[in-house]
Amino acid sequence: MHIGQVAARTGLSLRTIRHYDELGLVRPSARSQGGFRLYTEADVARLMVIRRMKPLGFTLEEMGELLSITDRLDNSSAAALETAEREQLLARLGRFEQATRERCAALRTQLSRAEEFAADLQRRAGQLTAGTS
Amino acid sequence: MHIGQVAARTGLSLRTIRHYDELGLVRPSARSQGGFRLYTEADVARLMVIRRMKPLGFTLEEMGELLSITDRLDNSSAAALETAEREQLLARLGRFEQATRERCAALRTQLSRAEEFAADLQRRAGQLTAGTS
DNA sequence: CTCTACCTTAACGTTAAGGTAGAGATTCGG
DNA sequence: CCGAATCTCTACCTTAACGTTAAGGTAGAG
Repeated sequence: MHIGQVAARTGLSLRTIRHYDELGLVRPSARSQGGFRLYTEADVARLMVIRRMKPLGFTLEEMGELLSITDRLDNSSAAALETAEREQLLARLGRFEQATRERCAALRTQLSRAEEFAADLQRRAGQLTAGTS
Repeated sequence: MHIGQVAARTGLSLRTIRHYDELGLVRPSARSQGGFRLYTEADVARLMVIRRMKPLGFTLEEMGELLSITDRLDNSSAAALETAEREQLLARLGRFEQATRERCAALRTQLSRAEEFAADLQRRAGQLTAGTS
């Protein structure tokens, strides 16, 4: 799949997708002979992970780290992974999980503050408009 | 009030507060003879407005615009404000109100996506840990 | 005084992304 | 098979909103 269609499906801009490639965050699985980026469904799935994580305020570097952790846990056959490394990966995954929960909570407070602000604004606008009569 | 206390009360960094001063977004009401920024309660209130708006993704410029609109609507005596200008200000305020509602909605979808992501992560971590036994 | 905590400006760095230009690749109608 | 219309490429420039570091000035307690 070409980059344009990936952009349409993920809601990310072409520029952003190229940026993620440059950083090594989500590399296209292949290139056409002419040099066009070619993405697979799995690549799109990785982009969607990023899209969902982003509101939580993780840096691109952190998201790349998480992707590489899950890649290694999923794609290595269980036997091929030394116990020590597996433990370490699971520990890091756990820290991500905790951070995610914390940031979700932070996002909820932000949202409620924002809604409070929206309500204030609406009330004030209403008052001022009413005063016009 | 000095900048440090303002930072403590608003939860903004010193750098951020100075940045807002540099941009003319929230100017300290005075300076000490030695040059320290001196903030009033009203200044802090302005900073809190920004703090609440920020999660909605408004630019600092837009927030400055909103602050100046409400300032003019509040601080000018009703008579001193020409009807035409007042109309214009109210119209702009209305656009802000609409944008705020839209962005609140967007924030809610982002939050739900993030929570979905958090749930996924938790489920996957649980599975992997269980496999360890 | 002098010490300490707090404050100042100035300048450069960072992160994440958008803009632009000019060249090359693909594709589609004829 | 060919030319036009799209699409994509790389490379570089720009922006927003701060963070960081350096080098120092200030307020007030002792």
